[in-house]
Amino acid sequence: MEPPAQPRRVTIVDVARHAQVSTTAVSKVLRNAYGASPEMRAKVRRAIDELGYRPLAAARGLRGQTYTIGVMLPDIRNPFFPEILDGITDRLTDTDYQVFLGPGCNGEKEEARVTEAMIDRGMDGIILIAPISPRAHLQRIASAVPTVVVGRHGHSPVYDTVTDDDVTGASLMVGHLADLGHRRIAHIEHHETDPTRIAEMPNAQRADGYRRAMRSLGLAEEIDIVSTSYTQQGGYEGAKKLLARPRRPTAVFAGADIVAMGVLEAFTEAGLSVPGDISVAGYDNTTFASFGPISLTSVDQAGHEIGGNAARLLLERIADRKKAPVQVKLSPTLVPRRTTAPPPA
Amino acid sequence: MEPPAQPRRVTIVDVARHAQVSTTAVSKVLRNAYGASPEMRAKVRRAIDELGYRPLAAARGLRGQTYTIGVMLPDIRNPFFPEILDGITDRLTDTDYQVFLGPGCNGEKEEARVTEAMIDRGMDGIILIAPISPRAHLQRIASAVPTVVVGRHGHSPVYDTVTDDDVTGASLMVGHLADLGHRRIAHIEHHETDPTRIAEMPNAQRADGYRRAMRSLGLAEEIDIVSTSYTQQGGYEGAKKLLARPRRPTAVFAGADIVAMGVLEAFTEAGLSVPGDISVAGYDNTTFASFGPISLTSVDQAGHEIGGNAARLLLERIADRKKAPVQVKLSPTLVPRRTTAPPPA
DNA sequence: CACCCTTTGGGAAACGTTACCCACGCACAG
DNA sequence: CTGTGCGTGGGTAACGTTTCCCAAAGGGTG
Repeated sequence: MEPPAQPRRVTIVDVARHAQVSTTAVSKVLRNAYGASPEMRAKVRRAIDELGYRPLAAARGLRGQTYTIGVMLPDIRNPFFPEILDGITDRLTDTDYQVFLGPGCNGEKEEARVTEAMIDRGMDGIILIAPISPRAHLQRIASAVPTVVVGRHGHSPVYDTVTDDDVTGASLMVGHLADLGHRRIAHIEHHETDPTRIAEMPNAQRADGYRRAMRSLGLAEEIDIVSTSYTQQGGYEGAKKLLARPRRPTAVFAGADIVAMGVLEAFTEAGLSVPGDISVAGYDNTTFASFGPISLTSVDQAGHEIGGNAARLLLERIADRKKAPVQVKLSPTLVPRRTTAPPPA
Repeated sequence: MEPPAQPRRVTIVDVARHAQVSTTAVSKVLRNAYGASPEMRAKVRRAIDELGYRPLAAARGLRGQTYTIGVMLPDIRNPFFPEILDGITDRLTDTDYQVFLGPGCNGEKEEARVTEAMIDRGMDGIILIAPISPRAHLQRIASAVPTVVVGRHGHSPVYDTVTDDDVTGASLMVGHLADLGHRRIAHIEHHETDPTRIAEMPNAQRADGYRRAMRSLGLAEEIDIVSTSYTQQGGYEGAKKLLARPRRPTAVFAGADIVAMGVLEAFTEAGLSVPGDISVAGYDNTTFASFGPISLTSVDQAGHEIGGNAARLLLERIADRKKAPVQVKLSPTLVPRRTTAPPPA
């Protein structure tokens, strides 16, 4: 009766014994901490390699750090988020940190569950992407662990933020459509009632940018907003409503690419040709938008840069939790494609 | 000088003191372990609620479990994977387990990094989705931690697998096209050289299913496979090659929806109408496929069920690491849409 | 030569939780 | 009345790592 037995994991003690030093010494080498001579470092590193030792993050977490960063994504299906994620992982690739994603957060309860789970696992920092939780909850999270909030305007003394200038983005698009000769430019927004969110969420900022741009172009009379939701279904319904208008708009600026997809579907169904009969534009420059046969005019948010900045700020905050919070605001760019053209004569 | 100080986290000791019991008792209640009377449970639970106590997963991991499950996704952009993920999280939603995703694994090195990170964090089990690592590496992972491999054929004594029957799926599609009257049905596959992968990866199985179905329909002469990659670019290039054939196929069966996207793009560019001039079909039934204006005929893999089964098997294996490995094979269904029609007369 | 500082190394106590085992009290059978 | 067994509860030693502190050795300064 001699089972091969679970080969016990090699620990810091094994390394110390093998290198003939103390565990303290090994720990110092692992963390590049002060108090280890070059010879000792070499000796320990050799032992680590020979034994194939890897520190157990869970145990490290009990005293120090877990070298783990959590990222919360509201919707994994939204093709814009992978861009941000790439920016984050690229920035972190040469550090000791490892990123994990908390999935499926499409409501306040789920967000709370995921963020709590991250805190309970001793993660060293977390990045929240477009969270919908109330501000107070975000502050509570941030006071427990270094936090960066992405894609939500309005700042706080306890967390850093990275946003894209949605007002400018919306202006770019309205300007583009106006340049093409459109006057009746409609907008489909995500319906929002909560006052904080109206001030902080990107969707509200886009609608606001649309309004401002229309006014500054002297098109205040033509402002026409439909409130649905940032989903394909929302776009479909919004388009239906716009089609029912006595004076149909000549261009529809959807607040997100996914919404524009629904709009395109409704227009296809109605037998309208895009952009011949009506122009359509989105926001986010997702894979959908760049896909040839669709070729949707959109606004690019530089997701990669957003993610990179978020990761950088988080590392800085982990290094110094007391540092003054920073707000990074990036500028979007217009990506004209084939769904926008001058209005029909 | 009296800073508000980081309010120290509530620990099991605090709960024990507040409820006037031992920490052992609290631990038993937390884990629903044997040896606690109903009164004691009630008392402890009340204390937990009053103090807002949440156990620290990192500390639990040192002795017992971390209640954490890791999921490795090869490509977060592939719209098929969220389906699987939903299946997993739905199955786990009422348990104490929390899922975290390891992002960005598009190579063997990255896969190794992510799986090691999961093991080092003491995760209780991991689900690998369509991993490309060599079989030996998968076995090493599985011997360190309960593992379920999804979307990879061929089984092992140390891990469970969940797959979809890709051979059947390909047959369904070929049958559908043949029923419409097509004979020159081409296939675009993901190029593969590694012999193990040829046997185990879904792409190879699909190509194999295509060949078999063609033969059994008496179309052996018409077998025509282009080897590129499962990307949009791969589909684009594959389509170009097929267009250059002396006798052009009347239908193209792409091994994945994303490939079919590239095919559609190439055909649009070439001025061909789909399905008037040529039929196109994909595989995976992604959001792309179901999107109205595209409406791609595809094969549905029941991603939700795949994920649910994977989670179930993992829980079973966590409960009993010695149990015999299980292979679950699910059946795909055909989803005919508007990109397939009878060949031109 | 005495003193102090710096460098190098290690011993031991945490960190928060669970697993193992033992003690107590009670009911029940012999 | 004495075991025996079960239901209940707790004491304590892990788990693997880091942090705090102290000791010894070496080198410079007065």
